[in-house]
Amino acid sequence: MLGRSYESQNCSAARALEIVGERWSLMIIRHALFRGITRFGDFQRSLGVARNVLAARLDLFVEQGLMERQPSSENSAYHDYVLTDMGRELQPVIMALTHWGDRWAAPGDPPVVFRHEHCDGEVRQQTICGDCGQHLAIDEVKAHPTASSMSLA
Amino acid sequence: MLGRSYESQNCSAARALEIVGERWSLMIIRHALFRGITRFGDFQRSLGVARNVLAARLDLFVEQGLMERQPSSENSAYHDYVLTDMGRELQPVIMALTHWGDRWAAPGDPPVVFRHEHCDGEVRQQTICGDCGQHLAIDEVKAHPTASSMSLA
DNA sequence: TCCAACCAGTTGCATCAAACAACCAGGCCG
DNA sequence: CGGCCTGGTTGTTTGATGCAACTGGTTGGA
Repeated sequence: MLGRSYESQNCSAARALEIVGERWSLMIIRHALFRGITRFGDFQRSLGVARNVLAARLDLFVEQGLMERQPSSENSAYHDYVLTDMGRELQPVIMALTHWGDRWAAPGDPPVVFRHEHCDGEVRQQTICGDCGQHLAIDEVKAHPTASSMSLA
Repeated sequence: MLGRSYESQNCSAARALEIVGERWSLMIIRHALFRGITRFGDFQRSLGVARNVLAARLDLFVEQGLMERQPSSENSAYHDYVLTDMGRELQPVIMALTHWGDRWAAPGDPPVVFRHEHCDGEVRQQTICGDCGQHLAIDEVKAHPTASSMSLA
């Protein structure tokens, strides 16, 4: 029996990847978040994703609570796939991935820049200590297992 | 001919996913970053990943510059897979994924908490406007295509 | 020096995921 | 009412993943 989850891993990143780690998942969320796409056909056209895969992903997103299926308008037979809070809160993940990609995977002018809606300033993500407020470099961050992670090997 | 990249997508998230989007990739990086694992066998045991997949991922990471293969010690035939800056800078992606997972995919006590090494404060990620310095909510961030994204459909 | 245990892969096969093209049923609008 | 649209589904092919066994080399102790 093939494993398709990360069930031996006791970390929330593994749990997250079980939901959004499959091919096209984050791209679909990205298009919903930043291009406002909600319709099946629009996702299909703008992403070039296979219809059976798109249908399966959207089903999973609805089932897991990242999206809701809503009628496109009153009495419409068609529906929109609308992000919930759970889905919208993937924004920092997509932004982090995009910033990394800007620097390392697609250097040169970035195709897309994230901006503050009201003043057009460029958006930054910062890693901060919650106690002393200091900006943290990569080497200053450590992962501490908590009590709840000790119950597994 | 089947497509296996996101080549129709002109965004850096797609480029990034072409490197780190395959199964186990981010988990391997996570173990390298936060558990300090460098040896093939240690990755294999702690992740439970298939050896052929692990070998393929590590090869790709070295080839793409995320890791370097270095002798484990002087005159050793074995080697360490050591993260480069390119690999280390995936930390914000993994932290964002883990924070999302803490809240939405594995609620309850998080198995791992990220802390500031020196003062043990909990690490936070913030989305800030580079101009006015304001903390930004999800709806205040917009993705703006740049000139370089207009050259494609 | 030899041998057991270790290391880092590789191989062949089975299973599953993704992609494709064709198709289907229902909705919509002129 | 018919043509075009929507949102899928289906069967097939191709590629990815996982498994167990295997290979060749390394290491260290007897």
